Amino acid sequence: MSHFIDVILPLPLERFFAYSITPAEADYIQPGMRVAVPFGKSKIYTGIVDRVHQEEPVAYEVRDIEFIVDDTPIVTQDQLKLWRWIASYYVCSVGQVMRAALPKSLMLESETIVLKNEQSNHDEDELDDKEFLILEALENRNALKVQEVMDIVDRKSVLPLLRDMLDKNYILLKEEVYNTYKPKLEKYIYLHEHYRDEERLKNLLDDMTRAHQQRNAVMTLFMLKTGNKDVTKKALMERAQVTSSVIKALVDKEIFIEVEKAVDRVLDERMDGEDLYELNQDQAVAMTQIKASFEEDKVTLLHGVTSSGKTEIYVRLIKEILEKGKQALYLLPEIALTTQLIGRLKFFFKHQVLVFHSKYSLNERLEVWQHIIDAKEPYVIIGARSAVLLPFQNLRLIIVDEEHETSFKQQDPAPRYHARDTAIVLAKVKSARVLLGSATPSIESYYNATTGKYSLVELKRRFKNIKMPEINMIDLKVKHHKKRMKGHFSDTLIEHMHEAFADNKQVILFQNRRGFAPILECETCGNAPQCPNCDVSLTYHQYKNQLRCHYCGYHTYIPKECPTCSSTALDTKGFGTEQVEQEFMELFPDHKIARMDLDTTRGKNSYEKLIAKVDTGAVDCLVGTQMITKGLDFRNVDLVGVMNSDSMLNFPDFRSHERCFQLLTQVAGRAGRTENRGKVLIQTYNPDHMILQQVSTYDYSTFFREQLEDRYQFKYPPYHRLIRITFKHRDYNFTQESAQWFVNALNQIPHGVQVLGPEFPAVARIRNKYLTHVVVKIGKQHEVNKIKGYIVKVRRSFEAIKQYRSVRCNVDVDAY
DNA sequence: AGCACGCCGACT
DNA sequence: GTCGGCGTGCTC
Repeated sequence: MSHFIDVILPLPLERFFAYSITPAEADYIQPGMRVAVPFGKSKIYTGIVDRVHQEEPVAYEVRDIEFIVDDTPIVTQDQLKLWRWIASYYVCSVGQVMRAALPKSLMLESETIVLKNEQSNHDEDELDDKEFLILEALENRNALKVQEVMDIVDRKSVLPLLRDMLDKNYILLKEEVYNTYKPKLEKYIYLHEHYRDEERLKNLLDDMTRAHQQRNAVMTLFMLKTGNKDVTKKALMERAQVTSSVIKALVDKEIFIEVEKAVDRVLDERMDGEDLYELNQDQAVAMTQIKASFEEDKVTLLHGVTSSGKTEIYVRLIKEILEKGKQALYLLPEIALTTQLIGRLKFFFKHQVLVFHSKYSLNERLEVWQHIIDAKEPYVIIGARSAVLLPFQNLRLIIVDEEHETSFKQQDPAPRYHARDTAIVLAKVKSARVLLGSATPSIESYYNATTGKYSLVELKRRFKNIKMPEINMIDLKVKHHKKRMKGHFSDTLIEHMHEAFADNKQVILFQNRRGFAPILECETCGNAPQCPNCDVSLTYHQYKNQLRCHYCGYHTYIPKECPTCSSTALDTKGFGTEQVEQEFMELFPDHKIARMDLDTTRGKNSYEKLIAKVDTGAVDCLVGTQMITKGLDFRNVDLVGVMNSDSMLNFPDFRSHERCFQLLTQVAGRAGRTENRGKVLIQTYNPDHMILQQVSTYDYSTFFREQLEDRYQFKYPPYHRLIRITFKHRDYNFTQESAQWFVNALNQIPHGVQVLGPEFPAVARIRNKYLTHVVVKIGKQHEVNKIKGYIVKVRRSFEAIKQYRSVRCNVDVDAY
């Protein structure tokens, strides 16, 4: 009897791929293991075994697998179940989910290696230039990568050339699969056995009268060793204040022994901790309610105002899970994964904290994966969106903090999944509980809580009964009219900032736009430099003296004169964080400011460094984009200034009001986190705008009611589901035309749902590709799965049309 | 997706 | 002529 396996490959193809295996392999292989398989003409891919079976495929010749990678599954059955759910709900292939779920270092891919054919006895004369160059290079180095060959001959396509040389027996080609994982090694120093004897050690030290440094090193090692802990070379050098050459000399003299050991990258930071403090009355009540809701097996939404002590509750819940020896998952938006919060959790849970973070190296992520699947200890896993895809064992609790955050929804590439919604499905698979937390719940979640689908728990007061910050509007129309503005600062804001500084307090300024100004405009002809690749104006970055495109990263230097009319009267329109920073320095020359936005937080630790600057009081003021709204907990901030709230209100998007409310409430929450009541000043041209009124009175329920009405009226979530289909192509008309074909095809199926578009988005061209959107609105009366089925069907026929092959077509379910 | 193969226009 | 661009077919 022949045996076969179905393999999931990291490709956007709906089909699975079958390979043949030997009976011995069939005994050994389990679903969830990795196998290396040949694919296409030359490639070797890593795939995950989905199924072991004996159904021989008839339509094609089955190939053998290359080798089995693992001895136990690295993907759990529950994960495969979740992958399948994601693939079907978000309309993508399981392979795409696999690609998002597995750390890159688990997915080995082959690389073609060029080797010299020793058997070849060619004549120098028969070689052409390129062949000569390659063979010459192979004389010096045994093997070449394809990329290196490309560099040598300075050509892009070298594979035909290499194949030709292979035919002539000049070279050999080999597909090599690399295991990129390298354990982190640390050097440890031990005293040679010979000197473990006290007498001999004493003699040794007596003999070392001339080698002070070495003597010092031996003594220090002896001292450090008293704790019976292994001593690293690094620690020894540091403590003894000696260089590595001193240690090396001792190793050479066989007094020291140096041993290299693999150390754990992710579990080595143990911290000392204290016990939790008592929950206050409100928190205790909330805690009881949450537990009661968990008993009912319901998703629970914790709506707690900023600084109400939600984290304390999370910590309690996690603690209970860990004590039972189970796993807990704590999901956060990427941006809130700061050392501030992680430090706090490590303080409570020590080595039981595992952090899964995109800024961590591939190897670190792989180690987290291994720890979770081995489950030798109970762990709490902290991570952003993709952490929901980890190989949990006995997971009992999922906390989704800042539940409303849009970054939980993956935009591109597929799978375009929402981590909150996926977490709820994961919890169902695992019989775990889900707690959603936010000071500003999303309309969807709050709606679910009011309809009884979720249960609702509220924390209406701040921790220690500190008052919510007082929020006031500053009418920029009036201030401009009365000439009370200095740059983008109103006199009221300046005054309050002076007061705060006089009080030794810090100030946060919020401007949701980076760079200096979004537009550079010629005053004479009105021309503004555009990105050559995208349909947007270039943003003026004064700090780097550049014009930059925020969509494709294009940058150029700032023109001295207008490229169209040569006028030198160039002016900026609008303003960003850089300009606020500069104006601050002019207005408050005696105070220091730091800027936090995408541009200043690129480096690995730059974010942490900035936070430390504020924490230690090295700066008096922090200006930033929405980055400053999450997860920051500064004790000494009394005043928050919103430079301009209008751009957020005028966004053409059904979620813009919701987002504005959330953003402003969250920044406001940064003010006055200790005794003093904080103050928030919002500068705006529309002080009477409903959203601003609702923000300033902390009136979530009115905000919710009004938004819900709008959503109902205009057929948006939570009443209607949105599926957005995006078409991408380098030709403007063709993009629209192909999308129109799709709409027509969709409308030929009787389904009764609303199909809108195709319509070009606000930025219709990005990286030289035009985009157009088709939106399908699905009401409660329709069967979503059926409609999705139609969309998949239409897409399949769309992709079968040769003409449309070059058009990218993406489906985004529950689009944001 | 990623790659090979084949056809075509643009150049050392 | 040769190189690279791009359309098309295919992957167990």
